[in-house]
This record gives sequence, structure tokens and C-alpha cells, in this order.
Amino acid sequence: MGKEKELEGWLLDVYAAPAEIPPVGEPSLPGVVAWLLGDDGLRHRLEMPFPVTFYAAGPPGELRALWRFLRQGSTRVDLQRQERRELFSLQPLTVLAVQVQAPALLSDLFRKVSTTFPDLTYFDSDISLPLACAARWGVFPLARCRVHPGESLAAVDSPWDLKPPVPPLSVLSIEPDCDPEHAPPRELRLRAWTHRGASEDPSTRLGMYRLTLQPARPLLINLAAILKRHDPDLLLTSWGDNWLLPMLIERSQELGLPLPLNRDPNCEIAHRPERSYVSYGQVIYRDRQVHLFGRWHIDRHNATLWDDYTLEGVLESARVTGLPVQTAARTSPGTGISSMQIVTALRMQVLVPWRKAEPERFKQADDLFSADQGGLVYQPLIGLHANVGMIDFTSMYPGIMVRFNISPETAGARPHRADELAPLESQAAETVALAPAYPGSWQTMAAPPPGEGDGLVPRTLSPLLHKRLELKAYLGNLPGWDPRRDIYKARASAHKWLLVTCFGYLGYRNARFGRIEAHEAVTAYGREALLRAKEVCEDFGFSVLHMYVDGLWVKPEAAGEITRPADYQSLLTAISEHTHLPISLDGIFRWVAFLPSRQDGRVPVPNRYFGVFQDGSLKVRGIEVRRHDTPPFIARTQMEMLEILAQAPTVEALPEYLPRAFNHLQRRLQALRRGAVPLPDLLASLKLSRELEQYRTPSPAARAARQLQQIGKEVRPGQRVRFLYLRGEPDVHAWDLPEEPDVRRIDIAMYEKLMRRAAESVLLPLGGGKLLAPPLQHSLFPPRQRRQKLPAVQLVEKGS
DNA sequence: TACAGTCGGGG
DNA sequence: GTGTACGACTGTA
Repeated sequence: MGKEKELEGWLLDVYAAPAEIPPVGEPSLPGVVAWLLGDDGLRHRLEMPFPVTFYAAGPPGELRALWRFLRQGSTRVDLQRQERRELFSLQPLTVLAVQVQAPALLSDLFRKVSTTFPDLTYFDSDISLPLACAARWGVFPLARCRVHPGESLAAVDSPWDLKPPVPPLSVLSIEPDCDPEHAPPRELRLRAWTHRGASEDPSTRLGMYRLTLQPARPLLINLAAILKRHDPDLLLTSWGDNWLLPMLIERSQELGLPLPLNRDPNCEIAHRPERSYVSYGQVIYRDRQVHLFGRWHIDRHNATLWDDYTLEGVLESARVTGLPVQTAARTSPGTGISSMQIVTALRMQVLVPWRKAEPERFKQADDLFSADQGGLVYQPLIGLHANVGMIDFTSMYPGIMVRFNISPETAGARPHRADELAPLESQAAETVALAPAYPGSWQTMAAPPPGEGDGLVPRTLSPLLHKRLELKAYLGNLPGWDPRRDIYKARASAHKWLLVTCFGYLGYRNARFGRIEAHEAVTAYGREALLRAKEVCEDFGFSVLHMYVDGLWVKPEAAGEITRPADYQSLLTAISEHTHLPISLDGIFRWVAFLPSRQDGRVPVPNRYFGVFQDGSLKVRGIEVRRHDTPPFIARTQMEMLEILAQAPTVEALPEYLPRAFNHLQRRLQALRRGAVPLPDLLASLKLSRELEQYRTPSPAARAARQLQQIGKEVRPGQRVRFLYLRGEPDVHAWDLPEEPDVRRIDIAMYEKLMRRAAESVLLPLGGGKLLAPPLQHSLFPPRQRRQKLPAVQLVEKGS
């Protein structure tokens, strides 16, 4: 390679350069391909050497056999005996280091080695190339990079910078005119723009196009021209993974018309199959994926948390986790955390154990026992309460891990129990000099920078925790109208999710860096901290209405004295001093209602509540509007009722607002009976938990899925199925069937029942029960004949 | 009454 | 690309 000029720009992607098996002794081997969005405005494909190494440990004889095996193999390797550190042991380990020049050859070679020598222990053998680059070069997606082409790559910024320079990404979005699951689309709508860190900004719009899907030839020719013209860094699609790109690729092959979806002509487009897996008792469905090279493809509908944090959140996750943008967009935050731990381990020069794809393993009885020790939950005091402060620990579990240095290798062999107070105090005293905590004072979380004795997990989480707090603090200082708010909110949200999921990994028995003792230590500290907070609250003259893992709902006993956030400062300071964890006031509820169990009105259920903060904003948990299976019509009406109630300036004024909310409910019910509610608003959307054949008593969702199956549309476990409730047979209508549903058969009574339930959740706890008087219960399922004659308004008016 | 199926929650 | 919680609730047999 010749002497090329030094380049600067943003790193878009890295991946292994494709490699054929070269003859032994080949002088120059493919390494890694890096794509740079240069400051010159050009996109540079750079190839750089990147030798990769895996390690094997075991009995000397076995290692010697591996040595001979590799020497005779067709792949050129460099072999070395080395001493290296393992995470869980202080003694260095003697390993055989196996270095391969071309990273693309590693996985095949390793597969051969591990099947031939299954008894050896392997390390660093399944680390994805981008993570290896992140560890070695300090690079990450969108890092500002300085490059000496052909030699090296180095980041000049860090993922922890609060305000990184924003690259002018060129984006092409493609979406069909309708959901292809529901009906066959007729045309594609395309827009090209330059992404400058905000959601689509019309001022950066570069072009808009419409292409009809049939006939295919002009479609492909035009699309190819548009791709060439805009040369997007990001192809942002709707249903690109499961419909658009597979369809385009197929047409392009059928017609022999090339379609330059990839920017890198040396690579084949990568397809990943769909899959279903179980996580935390929930079945998760991941649709198939289409990954591009030299350019990103993101399918909005197959991107994790897209609705929550959009492109900004995806880019932020990629920056901090080191995962390629296309991967970060589609994986759970848990994968992100796991990746960060791997990079931390590599940087600590610690061997990363090979994670075998193990067959399913049954939980042992003792695991079940210990796993039950989770967060502390208190039953709330049922009913309506005025002037309630909600306080919660800031990122409690990650905060505990960082503050008390809890990590699989540092969490002691002895079990932690709730009654062991000593570790909490002594460790805290040794670890940090505590600053007083005030609401929103993020500095108190500032634990010391990672030091010699700090474990892998705290080292990984500490910068994440700090950046989230910095982001929140920065957001707090931006005025409400500032357009940058959306960007920083999305980034903060990405951090929130990464932090939330990191805890689960500590207890996961198959995790590379998991350990049940560490998991238990965290929950034990958490429970202890919450109990201490409760004591402090009571000492300060608050009664505790409810506690939930990391939050407390408290009511000052001295009425009228404690009503402003500032009145909570001394309480928060005291809790922080007693727990060594930062805590803040989420807000003060004008009023909040804790709901009882629906089965037994005397039994409280945790985390089913709604209330209005002093600024008029609502906080709602656990009720219908929060559930994904609630049809939009029901959810929206319930939310509108809540919004009406939230207008009550005081709890005393609430009774005046109940009839208004009730009237709104009636209007919506009338609309329902008139047939004035659009059908999509009546769609229930439920997740299938298993294969259709495995249902013994098919649920409505399973019956709807059966309809889809009969026309050849398979619904996989973890996928949602959308359907309408109908009267008669069949009693459901799957939305994605080709034929229209019979609107006369919409099961109005069913929707009334759902609506009534949702209305009860809102009205009953506020004393609105008399509005929903019992005679109605009979009218909910009247004989069909009678129902026609019933007046449009079935609910009883106020006062009757 | 039993049990099968489904969901939320974190922030 | 990880994870078979836990408990509430509903509908059906």
C-alpha cells in the first residue's frame, strides 16, 4: 500500500474483510474494512491489518497436540505460549495463543479446533470484530477518527463526551404505502435528507420520490438511480427486514438487474433468520434481518425501542456499547451491556471465556430459591391520597454495583443477607467520601474513577451512570422549547435502558460474567437501602404509603406544612447519608390513587396506581392504558378521562371533575355504538406465547392466528397478532386477513365490557362508583334482541 | 374451582 | 446474541 494522506472523519462501520482460504505463506492477508465519513465529505473504504488471537488452556499434553494440529493445518497461524489473567483467579494461566492474520478466517478455524479438542478451555474465541476493534483502537461507531490508511485507526474522541460533533449522515428512507402484513402495497415512498442530530429536518431535505411496485423493472432501475444519486449512509425502511429488501433482492435476481444496496461491492448482503426465544418468562420474537455493508440498513419496525428513542437513541447505544449501528438497532440493551463488559475485559487484559451455545438447562432447586430474593415490595394503602411525595433512588441497582464495587469477581464467596449491615457501611466509608444529596444533584453519584481494585462490572457501568446523570443535568438546563431537548432525551433514554437491563446479567447463570452471589448482594443492598429510607421517612414525620423496589410514596403527617419540593431536601439528604446512595424527589402528587385487586377489593396490588403531579402531569402505572393488549379506543378513552381529572386543581375539586370524565366516557361509548370508531382503534394486539399447535385451549389471539395460518401467514411465538372481537362465529377477525371484517358483527358488548373495566379503574378509586351503578352489569351482556332496544346511553347518570 | 394463557416493570 | 421471574388477572372447562 502506498503512502496515502492522513484522513479525519467519523467511523461508520468496521467488519472483517472477506477472505478466501489463502495458501500457506500468503504475504498479505485481508484484515478489517473500516468506512469513514471523511471531513472531505467523501466516504472512504479503508482496509487495515487486524490480526486476531484466541487462547486455549488445558493439560500440557493436550495443548501440545493442538499445537501440532494447527501447524499442519491449512490456515496460517502464529503460536505462542503465554501467561494470561482470568477474571476469577489471581493466578496467571498458561495458555496457547493462536493468532490469525485474517479475522474472517477465525470462526472457521476455531470451529475446527473446538470440535477436535473439545476438552480444552477457550478464551477470546467468539468476540465480534467491532468489539475487538473497540478494545484495541478505542474506536466505536461515529467515533471521530484519525486514520493512516493501510496502517491504523485511532479515535480522537470518547463515547463519554456529552456533546460529540455530529456527522452529516445522508439518509434515504423507503416505506410502502401500507403495512405489507395487512395488504399488498402499491407504491414506495422515498425521502432523502441529511441527518444532523435531530429528527427529520425539512430544511435538509434532498429529494422525494414515489415508485410504483409494479412493474418491477422500472422500479429497480429507478431505485438503483436514486441509490447512486444519494449514496445514503443509512437506508431507513419500514418493513425492510421482513418484506422490502428480501423482495427487492429477489426481483433484482429474477430480472438480472443489479441493485446497489451495499456500498461495499466486495461483500454479499447478510441475511439473518427470524427466531423466537424466551427472556424473563416472556417469549420474544425477532424478525429476520437484512444487514448491508458500507451502509446501514435499519428497519423501524424491527428496531429495538425505536418508538422510544428513535435514530438518536440507536446511534447513542452504538457509540457507548461499541456494537455496529445495524446490530445496536436490533438487539436488546442487554446485549449492549454484555458487549461493554467484553470490551472492558479486553482492555483489562482479562481473558474472555468462550460462551458455548449450550442446550437448554434446567434450573436447580437452589437457584429457584435464591432467585426469589428480589426487590422489596410493600403493599400500598388502597385509595385516594393527597399531597404525596414520590421519591426514588437514582438508577438504584447500577448505582449499588458501582458504589459498592459489586462484580462477579469481587462479590465475596460469602452470601449477603439483608441483616448484614456491615458491608454496606464499611464499604461505603472506604469507597467514597459522601457528599450530601439534593434533588437533582447528580454530582453525588460521582463515584471515584475506576481504580486498581474495581471490578469489571463497576468499571463498565461507572461511565454509563455518569453520562446518564450528565445528560439529565444538561437536559434540566435546556429550556422547554429548545430543539436539542429531543436529541438529549433520546440519548438519555438509551442510557436508561442500558442501565436498567445491566442488573439481570449479573444473576444470569450462563452469562460470561455473571455470578449469583453478586446478584444477591445487589438486591440485598437494595432492600436494605429501601428499609433504611423508610425509617428515615418515618423519623422525619412522613408516613410511607407504598414502596416498590427503589421508590417510596410518602405523605407528610403535618398537613399543610410540607408541600414544596424544597421541603423534602433535608429528608433526601438524610436518606442519602443513611444509604450512601443518591435519591431524588420524582415529584409531589396533588393526589394519587392506589388501586385494589379486582378480584378482592380489600387486597392491595403493588404498582397499580395513577396520580397527578403538582405541575399537572399524570403518572399512570399498571392500568389498562399501560397494557399493550388494550385496544387503542379503550386506552385512549381511559387516558382522556384521566386527563380530564388531572385538570382538577386540588383533590377537593376532584368530585366536580368526575361527572365530566364520565360524560366523556358516555360520548365515546355512543361513538362506539354508532359505529363511529375507526376499526383500527378496536384492534386488540396480543402476543402468541407458543406455536399454534401447542395451544390446548386456543385463546382469542390463537384463534385469530389460526385464521392467518390458514391463508399461509405463519405467526411465530412472540409475535403479536392483531384482531377484532366479533359476535357469532368466528368470534375474532384477524386484522391481517385479506378480506374486510363484517362491521355489523363487531362485538360491541365486548368492547363495552372492556371500556367499562377501564372506566372502573379510573372512577372507582376516586369515589365515582355511583356513576357506574350496578344495573349496568346486566346490560353489558343483554340478549341480542333486547340490546337493540336499549337507549344509546347505558351508563347511569350522576345522581340517579 | 382449577388451570391455562397473558401481561407488566424498571425509567 | 444470551435470560424458562413472579404474581395478577381473565377466560374456559
